[in-house]
Amino acid sequence: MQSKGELRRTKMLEHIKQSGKATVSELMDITESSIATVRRDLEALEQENYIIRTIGGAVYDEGNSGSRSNAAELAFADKRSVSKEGKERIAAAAAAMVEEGDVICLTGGTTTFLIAKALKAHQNITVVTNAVNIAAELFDAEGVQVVVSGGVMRHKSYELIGPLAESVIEKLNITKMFLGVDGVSKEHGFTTHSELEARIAQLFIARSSQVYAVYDQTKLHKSALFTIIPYDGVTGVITDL
Amino acid sequence: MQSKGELRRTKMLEHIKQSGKATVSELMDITESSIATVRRDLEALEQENYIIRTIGGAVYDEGNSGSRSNAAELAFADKRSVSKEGKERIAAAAAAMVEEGDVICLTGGTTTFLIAKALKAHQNITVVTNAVNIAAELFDAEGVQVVVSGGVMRHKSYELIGPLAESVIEKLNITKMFLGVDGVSKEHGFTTHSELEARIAQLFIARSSQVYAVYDQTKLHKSALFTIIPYDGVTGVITDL
DNA sequence: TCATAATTTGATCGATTAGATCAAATTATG
DNA sequence: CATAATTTGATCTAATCGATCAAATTATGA
Repeated sequence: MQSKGELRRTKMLEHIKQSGKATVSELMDITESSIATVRRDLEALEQENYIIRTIGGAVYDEGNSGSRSNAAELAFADKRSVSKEGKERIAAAAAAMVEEGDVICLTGGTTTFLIAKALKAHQNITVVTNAVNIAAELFDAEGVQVVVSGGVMRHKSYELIGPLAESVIEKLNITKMFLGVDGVSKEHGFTTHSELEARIAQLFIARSSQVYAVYDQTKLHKSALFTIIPYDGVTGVITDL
Repeated sequence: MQSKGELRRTKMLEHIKQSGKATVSELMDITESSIATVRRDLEALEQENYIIRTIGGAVYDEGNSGSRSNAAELAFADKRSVSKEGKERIAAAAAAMVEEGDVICLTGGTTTFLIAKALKAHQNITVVTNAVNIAAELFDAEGVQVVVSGGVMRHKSYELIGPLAESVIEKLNITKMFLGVDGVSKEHGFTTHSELEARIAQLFIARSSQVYAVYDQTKLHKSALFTIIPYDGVTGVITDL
């Protein structure tokens, strides 16, 4: 069944879709609710990529129905209503562990991408990554030196792999690594679907003083094909509840 | 001729179009102007239906490519589409030169970015680049293998530079290179503002069988500080008019 | 070339909007 | 029906926006 809140958000979305846009006060009238509720609903709808919030309201986001031109977001466009809040809390927690002078390593993935966003305001740190979308996201972060491993890009994952990447990684010294994974289990440890990505991750791990696995609850008690590192091989984990 | 303000707005629009969105502070950095000017420019661009202003910035408005309304807008729209058409014609011409099996090199820049877009439909080619935005753009081009030089990213230009990049480039063999430049003159050859980018470009050139300089007319008869290669050092040039 | 007018820019102000917090109200659950 | 969890709305603070005006820049014509 559809809850009261969902009903209200559906109503809002219908209106925004029909008119192309809507103001906050319009939506307050239509739904007969307070400004705070409308704002919360708009925030939720924006999170799920249905709308784009504007200054006094919102517009309908057409780009998301078919193909989106913005490459950086395309990978995540389909993941509507995936538990983003959890991931953002994880990202915030990871970012809070980063200190001035740190050399951070971020492998590819949605969670690590959010960590990168959370690190944009940091000063005097270095971020090493093999994911081009993470690098692109940090292009205007003045306080963050961005180092990219070279390599061949895996289609639709943004991750650089192969011997070129490996030869670069060997030269780096990393203080803290945040490892994104596809599966977590006591038995198989931290796992991923791609053998080549597993290999790159292992090389990064070998160059890192501390390694923290980051994952949300949807990954727990699952195993992907390739083990990156055993369960007790990491310095710690960062996850939600 | 294009006024200073128009130039700035074009620059903003290109950035917003490439990234899909932009924050006000990002645009302040890029254009090196005050928050008031950025807001005025965004207001103008929104009036002309190029963008939609959001809370701290703007997103590109895809919906409106077709119809525009009043005459004042048309003047600006025409200018833009002319200069842009020029770059797109250059990009199309470059893409037409690419054959199956080629290993293409693209340095950073707006024109080379457009070449990358034009290459997305190609089959069985390799694109080597030191620009992370070009790599990100090709993330879903199935027929294109993407190789990224590693290195340290220059803020606000997406280009990877430094010893790491150099050590990777040394290992590559490129059939055709498309060289984006900041200035072209008989006397100083092909030039760029950044010494480090010039150096990277020279290394790519050393590994390329053919080198084509790509530039639009705004670059002609100008010289930037650092010469990449003399005027007669390239295989050919691709330009408009 | 120079003086003047027109335009553009950037700083500062108040106004508006957004975000965070918390108690009250509502809804779900056993 | 009692309790816990969630949602809602009010209040406050912070961020962003829009308007104004003086300074700087650019265009214009003698």
